[in-house]
Amino acid sequence: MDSKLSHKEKTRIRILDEAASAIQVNGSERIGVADVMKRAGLTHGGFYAHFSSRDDLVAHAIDRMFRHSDAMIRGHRDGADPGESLVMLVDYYLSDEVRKTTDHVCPLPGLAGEARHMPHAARDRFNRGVQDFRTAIAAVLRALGKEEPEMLAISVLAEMVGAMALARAAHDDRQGSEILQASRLSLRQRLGLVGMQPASPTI
Amino acid sequence: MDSKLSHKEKTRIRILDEAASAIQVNGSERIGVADVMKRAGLTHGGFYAHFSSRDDLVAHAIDRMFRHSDAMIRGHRDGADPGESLVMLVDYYLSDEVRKTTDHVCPLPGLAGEARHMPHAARDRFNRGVQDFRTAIAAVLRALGKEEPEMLAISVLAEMVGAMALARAAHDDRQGSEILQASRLSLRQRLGLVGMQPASPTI
DNA sequence: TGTACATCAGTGAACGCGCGTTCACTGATGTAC
DNA sequence: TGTACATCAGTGAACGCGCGTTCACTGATGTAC
Repeated sequence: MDSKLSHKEKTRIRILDEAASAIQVNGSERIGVADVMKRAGLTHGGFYAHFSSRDDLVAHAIDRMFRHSDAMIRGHRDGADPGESLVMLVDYYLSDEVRKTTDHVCPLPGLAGEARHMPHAARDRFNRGVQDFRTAIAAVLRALGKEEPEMLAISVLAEMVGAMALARAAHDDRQGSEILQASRLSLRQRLGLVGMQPASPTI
Repeated sequence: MDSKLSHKEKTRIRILDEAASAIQVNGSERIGVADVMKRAGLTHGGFYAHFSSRDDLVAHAIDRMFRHSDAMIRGHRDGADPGESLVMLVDYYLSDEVRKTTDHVCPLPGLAGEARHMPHAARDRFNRGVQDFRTAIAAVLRALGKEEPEMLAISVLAEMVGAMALARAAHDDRQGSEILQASRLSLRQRLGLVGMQPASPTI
């Protein structure tokens, strides 16, 4: 981490990270101030020195989730050519590993349904995350020479978000895995990337 | 309604319908016993004569949402041939009308993200809803002569669920509408149904 | 047909718990002289 | 270099509100004789 940060700034980031992982596990509506502070090794009384309210925390935590997931996604998209990049992105985003982890995960699948009920700031941040991701996918599709890349990007993003949400909803581990695999293959077929091998094969 | 139902049974159904629409609007975690009873024209004290707990209500309300949406979807799938049926289904499921309404709506887009946090019975019902819908789509795809209809059905379902979730999350009405339109067109293209007109055109 | 009693859906007050928020206080670190 | 004071992150008790749940009671409808 950046050692130029003050003690208080580091504490704030620790709280945000704990909040982000709690949201990933429990949803943005089920996290509690006292619980998050306890996870960060603090007592709840000090919370309001860092955030103005619980809603404020949620908005900033969602921002942090997007930043982390952007970094992760960017790291898995650096293929030699656009096709390889896209395969890597899809295979990473829809991997069993991501399905099960709670750290640095894209908030779209877990929170799309409850975005409507979020406090205003959090919802705004959420929608910016959707637009950014969509734009990034469209850029790769354009580089691939696809027609109407903006429109196709929406379709691809929707399938990835829906597939991960349904896979996580499944109580059966095998079912969840099957949903992801089916979606990965379908995306590859419809994007004309069937022969491509991902750089880091998933099992 | 069925007039053979007793007074108490009718009351129970009224409570369930109010709970279902409240869940559609606010999510399954934000509905309250007193509020639902009030909407049904009752006081909260009588609640436990109908349901054993709040969790019990949520599970039954989600069941009811699936039943209603199944009926709606079935009603919009009766095309002359499989291709027409599929176009009708997609165009209805991803219509602006459905995006905005709260009545008799498929619970998948709104609740997929929070299924993991649901009480056990509700989550079970949710997953059964996913399987049923998937099977229904696969049947139409098989009738269309598609290869691997079960796998493709997952992909189609994931895109529909994701597109509607993202469209509802958008704060901007135009954006929400654009997401749905892009997904409808993409689905038609990739399923080879481009020329088809829906029987009940949207707008 | 009328009276007495049982059944039962629904009422509304009350309880208890969790949780967001406030606030007086503590203890450590930094600054002035 | 040492002492006095200021700053500030964090503590923990307390408050108030919302909400799920309980329960004694009411009033209407149905049944027995």
